[in-house]
Amino acid sequence: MSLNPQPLIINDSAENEQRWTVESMDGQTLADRVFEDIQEAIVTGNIAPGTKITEPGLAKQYGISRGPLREAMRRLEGRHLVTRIPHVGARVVSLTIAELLELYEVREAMEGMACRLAARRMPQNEIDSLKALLKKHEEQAELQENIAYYQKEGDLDFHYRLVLGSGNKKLMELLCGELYYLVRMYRYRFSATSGRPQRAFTEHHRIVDAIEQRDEELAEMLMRRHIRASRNNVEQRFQEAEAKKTITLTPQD
Amino acid sequence: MSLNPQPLIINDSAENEQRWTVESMDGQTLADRVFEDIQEAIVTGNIAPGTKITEPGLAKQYGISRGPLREAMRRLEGRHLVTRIPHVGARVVSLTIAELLELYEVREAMEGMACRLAARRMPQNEIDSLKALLKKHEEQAELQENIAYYQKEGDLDFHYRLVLGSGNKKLMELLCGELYYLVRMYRYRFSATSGRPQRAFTEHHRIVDAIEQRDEELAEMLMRRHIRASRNNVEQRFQEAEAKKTITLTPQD
DNA sequence: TTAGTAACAGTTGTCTACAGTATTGTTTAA
DNA sequence: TTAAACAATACTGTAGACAACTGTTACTAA
Repeated sequence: MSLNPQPLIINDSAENEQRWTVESMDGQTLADRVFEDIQEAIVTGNIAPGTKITEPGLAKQYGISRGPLREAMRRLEGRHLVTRIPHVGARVVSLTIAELLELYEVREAMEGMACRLAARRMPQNEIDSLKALLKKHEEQAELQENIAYYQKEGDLDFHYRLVLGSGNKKLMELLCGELYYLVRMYRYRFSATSGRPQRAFTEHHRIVDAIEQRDEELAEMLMRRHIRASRNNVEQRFQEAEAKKTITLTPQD
Repeated sequence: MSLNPQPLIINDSAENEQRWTVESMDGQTLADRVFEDIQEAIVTGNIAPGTKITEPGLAKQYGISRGPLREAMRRLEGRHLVTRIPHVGARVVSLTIAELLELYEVREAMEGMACRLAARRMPQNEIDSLKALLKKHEEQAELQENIAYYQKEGDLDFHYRLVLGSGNKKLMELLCGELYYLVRMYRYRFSATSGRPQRAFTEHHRIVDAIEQRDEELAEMLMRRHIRASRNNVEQRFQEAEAKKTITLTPQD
C-alpha cells in the first residue's frame, strides 16, 4: 500500500517495475501516496519532530521528482504537520507541552459535542456494537491487569466510533481527519490513558450507558470529564518528569 | 536576518493597488498569493460553488504556470474548499443545508470552549477592548434599527476576538483559520444574525458580562445558546424558503 | 434507431531545467 | 583572535514540456 522510501533500486528488474506500476494503479497519484507516507512517518516518529525537510532529499528518498513532493508538503502544511518558511525550508512540527494540552481542550469541546449528538442520534445497533467493543476491551484489561496501555488502539477506536455515531460529518472530518494525526503523534510519548487504565475503562462504560439512555446532557458531561482527566494525567506526568529533570540538574550547582 | 514576511505597514497613503503589489512581492510566493486569491474568490462567491476548476484556465487567468497553481489547489483541498478527483478535475465545494447546520454544531462546541477559556484567562484590558467594540456596535445598531445585519463584520469580529482571548492557539487555528472561510462563504446566503440583530447584540453583552465576572460555566453556556440560536434561525429561514418554493411549485400540479 | 468501438481533444500527472535566494565556508582585515 | 565581507554551494521557486489518462464524439455494424 505504501511507497517505501527506497534509496537505491533503479535497476530494471521486471519484478520491481511490475510491482511499482501495480501500486501506481491504485487510483492514487504519487503526490497522494507520498503525502500519506510522510504523514505516517511523522506521526509514528519515524521522522523526528523538528527535523528539517529538504525537497531534493525526500524526493530522492522516495524516488520521485520534486513536483509531487512539493504538493504533498503543501498538504502537510495545511494539516499543520510541517511548518514552512518561504525560500528557506520546512520543518516537522514539534508540539510543546502547552500545545499538547491545548489540543486536549479542543478535543474536550468537540468530542463532548460528538457524544451529545451520539446520544441523540446514534442507532441502537451501533450502540450495541460499541458495547461489544467495550466487552472486548474488558477482557484485554483483565489480561493486562491495570498496568498496561490496553487501549493502545482500542481507546482511540472507542472515541473514533463515537464520533462516527454523532452523524456530524464536519466533526468526523476534524476529529478523525486533521486532529487525529496530531493526537496519534504524541500518543507514544504521553500515552493518554496509561496510568489509569481501569478508570478510563469505567468512564467509557458510563459514557455508553448515558448514550443508550439518550441522556445528552450526561453523555456530554461524562465525555468531557473523561478527556479532562486524560489531560490532567498528561500534565501531571509531564510535571513529574520536569521535577525529576530539575533534581538531576541540582547537584551541578 | 530578514525573517519578517509580515508587512505591518497599515499605510493609507498609498493606493490599494500599490500596496497590494508591495505586499505581494514581500516574502510571499506565487503559490501562497494565488492560494489566498482563489480562497477569497471562493469565499466571496466570486467563483460559484460547484464550479469546475481547470488548471490551465486558472493558470492563464492569474498569469502563472501550473506548478504554483497546483500547489495552491492542494492547499485549498486541504481546507475542504475544493474537492478533487484524480485524473478528472476539481470542483468548488458546495455545502448542503445539512452540512451548514453541522458547521454550527461544531462552532457551538468550540466557541463555547473558547468562551470558557476566555472567562478563565482573558486579560482585563482585552475585555475592556471587547466592551468598547460592543459599544461601537451599539451605535451602529441604533443607526440601522433592528432590521439590518449591522454585524456584517462586527459579529465575526466579536467572535474572532473572543477566540483570541481564549489563549488556545489550536482553537484559533481551527476557528479563525480553517472553519472561518467556510463560515464566511455562507454568511452571504444565510446571514447568521439577520432577523434577530438586537437579540444577538444583547446576547453578546451578556457573554462579555459573564467573562468579566470570570464565570466560566455561564460564559460557555451563553455562547452555546447564542450560536444555537443562530443555527435555529438559519434552519428556520431555510425551511421557510423551502416551503415557499413548494408553494410556488404547487400551481403546476 | 441503437449499441458498441475507435479516434481525438483536452486535462491532469510528472519530470527536467533554469533563475533567484539563503546558508555556509573561507578569506581578509582590524 | 575575532569580526566582517565575499564567494561557493545548495536549496527553493517557477516555468515549460512531455506522458498518461479521461470524456466525448463520430463512425460502423446490428
